[in-house]
Amino acid sequence: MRIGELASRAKVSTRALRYYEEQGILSSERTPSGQRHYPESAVDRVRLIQQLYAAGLGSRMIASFLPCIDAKQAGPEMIERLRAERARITASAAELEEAGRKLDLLIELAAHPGKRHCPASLDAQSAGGDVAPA
Amino acid sequence: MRIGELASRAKVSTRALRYYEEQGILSSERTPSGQRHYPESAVDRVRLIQQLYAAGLGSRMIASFLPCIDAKQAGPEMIERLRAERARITASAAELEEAGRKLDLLIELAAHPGKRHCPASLDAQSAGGDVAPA
DNA sequence: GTAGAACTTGACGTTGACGTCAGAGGCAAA
DNA sequence: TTTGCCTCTGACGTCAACGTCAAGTTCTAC
Repeated sequence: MRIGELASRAKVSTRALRYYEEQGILSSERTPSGQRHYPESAVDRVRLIQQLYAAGLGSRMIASFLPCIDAKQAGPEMIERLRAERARITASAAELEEAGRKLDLLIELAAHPGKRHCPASLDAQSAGGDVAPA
Repeated sequence: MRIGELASRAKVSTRALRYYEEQGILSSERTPSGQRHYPESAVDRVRLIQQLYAAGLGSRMIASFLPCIDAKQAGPEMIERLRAERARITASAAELEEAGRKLDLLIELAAHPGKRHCPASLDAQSAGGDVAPA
């Protein structure tokens, strides 16, 4: 398929697809006239790329990971980087969860004013064990 | 406390603190000579701000939410925006989880080559119900 | 064969959360 | 009073993932 179809099927802009190619994370065949052609699998590939971006990975990191993903193998140094990113994602997910809980609490408080059944605070720490209010 | 102490205690740069003030999400008292002074509570406030940033909220959004957080109340329109952000965070967390699982799978495959006990694929969709390989 | 949609490369613009540098002033200790 | 660190206000720099023109080429449908 050509770039326009891939863009609409993967729900990204054509600009993004060309950018991915620039960054070396998406390849394409070229017709004699220079137009890009993609196989069906490119749709999933683009979605994977989008997901990695959403997980906070940058183009360089993605570019270094994709070959391993395709080959399903990686050297020990690469594995360490994978583990590091995985840890970052885990931490990031925990932060998201907590921010989400705080918003939930606020929504609860704001949507049902007067009902004081939630004694938790909205601010304060997240990993603080220091409890000494007096 | 002055800006330097707050910065080190909240683990952000002084530049960030001044930026927060510019954006109207962190206030300070001023000494006659113009230096900023913060109460103890500013540390938690800054951490809350950091957490909201980490959750993908921008300065404007945070600026609009903080008064509600302080007052523990919000109008119906604001509650809608809170719910919307909460939904965004939930979706974002799900994406993170899935990206994390994919990395886990790759790490597993790469760290223990030859052991083919995980038949799942690394690419492919996340919410696709279309199953028609023929 | 021709209009018009889709494609090409190239290059500058955008946005957000700061980093960084410059020049000037403030403050506590010696 | 001088030393040295802290703070102040601008103001420009940065980086990433694209957006957005511009000007030209190619494909498709009639």
